[in-house]
This record gives sequence, structure tokens and C-alpha cells, in this order.
Amino acid sequence: MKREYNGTSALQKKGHFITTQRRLLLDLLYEAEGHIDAKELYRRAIEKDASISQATVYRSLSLFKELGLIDEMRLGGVQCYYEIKQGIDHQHLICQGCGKIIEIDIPHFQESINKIQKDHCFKVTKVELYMHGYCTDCGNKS
Amino acid sequence: MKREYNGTSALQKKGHFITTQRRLLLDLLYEAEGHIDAKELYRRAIEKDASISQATVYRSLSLFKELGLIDEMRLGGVQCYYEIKQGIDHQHLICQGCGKIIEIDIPHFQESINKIQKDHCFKVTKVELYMHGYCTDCGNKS
DNA sequence: TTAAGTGCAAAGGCTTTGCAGCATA
DNA sequence: TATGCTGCAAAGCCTTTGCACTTAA
Repeated sequence: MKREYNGTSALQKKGHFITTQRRLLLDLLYEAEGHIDAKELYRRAIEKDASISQATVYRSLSLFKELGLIDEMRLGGVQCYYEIKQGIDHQHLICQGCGKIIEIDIPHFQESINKIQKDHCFKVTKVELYMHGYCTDCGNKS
Repeated sequence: MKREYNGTSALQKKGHFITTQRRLLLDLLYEAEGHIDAKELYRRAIEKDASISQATVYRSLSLFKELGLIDEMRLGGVQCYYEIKQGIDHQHLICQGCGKIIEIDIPHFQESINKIQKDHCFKVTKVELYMHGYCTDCGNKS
């Protein structure tokens, strides 16, 4: 699996061990194909390895984040959500009705960011844009 | 104080009591002139009213948020930050070096939001844009 | 007067951490 | 073999909640 290889090689490059737990968690993050929180990741992990601990899940997420393999985001609740870092940045529409998360690309968004960086002498490393509201289905209901 | 009046009248309109605690907390939120978290708000509150409880702080913040008096945001840490809702929306630059938060206005941002709403049939009620990175000072250091 | 609000303390949910044993390189 | 990693359990934070007392209207 090409994708898994990317993750594990990033671990190796920085001198981290490739453990069965980390390999499993990376696989699950790729399979998730989107946003997943630590609790759900742990739930899926113990299905494949009953002995894995929550501590390992949190420690791995923290490491993956540090290595830039995943993005962390807060979508309104208490907990964080994670997803494999994508080549192209995308932003989020969060439905307050059904909780659905819609990923969107915003045309020319990068240009706006570049302008902001210039105007404020600020070097942007990460952008998070969350738009809360109501999706088509939930909007029609009310 | 005109500003305080706004807050308390919003309470009254919806049939909520104006208590000394709520008045104090609204005052402190206005005085903060920016982002403040529940813990800091509580710290400032007990300086003026030693008997106020954390529960009241959290319950009041929750009420103010529901009434649309304040905005809640997550700036990277575990806890939430709050600020009096401003007439004009502004967005945030968050410095990863010194933790400074810079509020910015983005020209024509509302137009972009409108387009997104239209394109995705999504009714946006709240927009959060966080740009993490390094401010002028911290950018120069590295 | 009376429903709403408060303080207190305990509990809840998510995340982190210390430590002894285990596994990768 | 020697670090680094893991599992376990406990602790840490932030936030919420139950209950009896208090207070605004």
C-alpha cells in the first residue's frame, strides 16, 4: 500500500520506530478517508488489536501531527478530529442540524491567504476555516 | 455604560434574570476587549466577587452564547475562548511563537461566503477562520 | 411568592503521564 | 543490547450536573 509507506517512511526518517501499533493506526487513518476522533480511532483499533491502549492512540496522534502526517481540527465539540494531511487544502462546512461535515475547496483561497500574509507580515503555516450552518436537507426541514 | 445595557437588555428580552453575577461577567467580557477563556474570566470575577463560582461562569457563558452576545472560539488549546460579539466579523491570526492573537478583517470575505452558500446550498450561520503561523517578531527570530 | 439562578462539590469526558515491562533497530 | 515504545492505571484539565439554598421579578 503506497499510502502506508509514506507514513512509515516519514517515521523512519526522523528516527522513530515503526511499531505494529503505529502501522495499524496509520492504516485506519487512511481508511477513514476523512475526519475521525481519537475515541473512534481507538474503537476501530481494538477491533484489530485488542491489546492496544488509548494512551498509544493519543501518543501516536501527537507524533503523527508533529511529523505533519495528519491535521488536527476542532469541529465544534470538545474533542479533536484528525485526518491524513491532504495535498490540497480543503475547508469545512459543518451542519448544525445533522452534524454532517462537508469538505470544500475554495477557488482562489490561497491567493487571499497570500495577500493576508503580505499585509500583516505574518507567515501562515496552517489555515482552518469552519463554516457552521445548515445543509440542504436540514435547511429545508426548518 | 451603554455596552452593558445592551447585554442586560438582551437578557431581559428573553425573560432571563439580570443577576449581579451576570452583570459582572458581562462587564468583564466587555473590559477584556478580546479573547478570554473561562478560567481567566473566573479569575477576574472572584477579584470583584469572591463568592462567585466556576459553575456560574460556565453557565453564564453558555447563556450568553445562546443569546448571541458572545462568540466562542477554539484557538488551538484545549479550552474555548470567548469575546463579545462584534458588529463586523473578524478573523484570527494565531502566532505559534508567542501566542499572540491578531484580529483581521478580510476584504470581500463576505462575498466569498455568499458564493460558497450558493454553490453548496448551505446556509452559513457562523464562520471561523484561523490562520496559524508566525508574526513579524517571531518570524524574524527564526 | 415562585420560578429561575447560584454555590458547592462531585462527576464526566477527553487527554496526558509515570512506571515497569516489551519490542524494534 | 539499548533506547524507544507500549499498556496500565492514575491523574490532570476543562466543563457539566444534582441538589439545596438564595434571589430577582
